[in-house]
Amino acid sequence: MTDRRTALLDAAVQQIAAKGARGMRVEEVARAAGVSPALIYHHFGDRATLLQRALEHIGAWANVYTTPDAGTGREMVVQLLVDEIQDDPTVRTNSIAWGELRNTSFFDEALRPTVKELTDRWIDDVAQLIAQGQRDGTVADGHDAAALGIGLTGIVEGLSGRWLTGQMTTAEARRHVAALVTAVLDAPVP
Amino acid sequence: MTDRRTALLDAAVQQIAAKGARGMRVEEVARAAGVSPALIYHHFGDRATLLQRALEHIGAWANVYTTPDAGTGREMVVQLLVDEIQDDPTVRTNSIAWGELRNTSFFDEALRPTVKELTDRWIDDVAQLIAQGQRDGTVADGHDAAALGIGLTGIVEGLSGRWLTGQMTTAEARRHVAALVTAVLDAPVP
DNA sequence: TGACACTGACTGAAATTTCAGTCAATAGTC
DNA sequence: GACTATTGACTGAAATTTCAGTCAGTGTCA
Repeated sequence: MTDRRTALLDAAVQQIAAKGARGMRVEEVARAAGVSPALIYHHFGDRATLLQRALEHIGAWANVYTTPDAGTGREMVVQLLVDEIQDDPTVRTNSIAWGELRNTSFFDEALRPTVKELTDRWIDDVAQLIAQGQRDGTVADGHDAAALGIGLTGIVEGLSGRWLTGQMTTAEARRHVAALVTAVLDAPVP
Repeated sequence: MTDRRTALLDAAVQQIAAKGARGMRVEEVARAAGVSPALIYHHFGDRATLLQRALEHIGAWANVYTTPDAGTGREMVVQLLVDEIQDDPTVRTNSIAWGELRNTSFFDEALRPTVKELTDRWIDDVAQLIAQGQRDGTVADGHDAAALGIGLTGIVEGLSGRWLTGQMTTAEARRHVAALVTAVLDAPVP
């Protein structure tokens, strides 16, 4: 991928985070990247493709906030999930853009496969760490790692929404996520 | 508020649920209400105001699916939360509209008070039921009812997003919510 | 010289917004 | 209890704005 294309995608993500996926204007993206609108058509063909690529571009960034590679499985799960919520502007921007794209896919079925793929990857990361926790004895064996992956990431998405709407501070949101994740992991196996 | 205005707002909410806030077209709203587009301008001045009023109007629809009034506190909490996810078209419509409202408030601060007020009401309903559960002995005393209200409703919002994007079926979503809520309620108190 | 990145000027369609004017109901006046 | 004045709901048609998308052409570099 050329520099230009990446710059355009960065600009698109910024616009999405600022105005929403539907609010993204190709002219605005072009202006933000300092190029002409026509260039976007040259590179991406149409607006829908730009949107799609921007979504995938978020995926390329997502979940790399932390590379937890030390500690028990449980510690890494908690850290990975809690770190989805941070004051860092990049994390915030991506989080908004991601929420927006997820939401837009309520109405635009074309986006769903990509949303699903990225979600599944995240769920899988979490499930892997849970399995690791089960191996190192920090997560109870009886738990269904896959189901927990779905549930715990869902929790983060829910709380993340509260955070982004200003209903809770970063610290509060992180605390709630940590508490809920811990509670679920510590709950008696079904 | 006159009948007409209410009818227009109802039509707008329906459109929002069907096409998203950005996808709401004043001509469509007018058509759905059986009036001319110009009437909308007569009543609301411009599209932005209509949108604003319609989003505020969503509150008039929300959270009236179930009035659990029988059973233990715990049973009622679980039922209230699980019933946010149902195949019933009204429930689905409301859920989408609510998601739109929340999401739109990422970008429009003016909506945040409305979002917060409605969320707080819901959280409070849940907290009340948890407190009741603590009185009737079905929820451990050590839990912080207010914090649990925030957490459990957050869980539902997160899973609800997965459901609305078609990432899981109604049955799966309900099962996940039930499992997570139960797990959190059954977890050892902090 | 050929392929590619890139631009400015433009188009067409869709959507919002304006506006002049109709109609029915209500209130005030003699 | 007819008569006008006033108001608010409402419409049809047209003006305006907003955008995605196109195209012919320029620069550049290998």
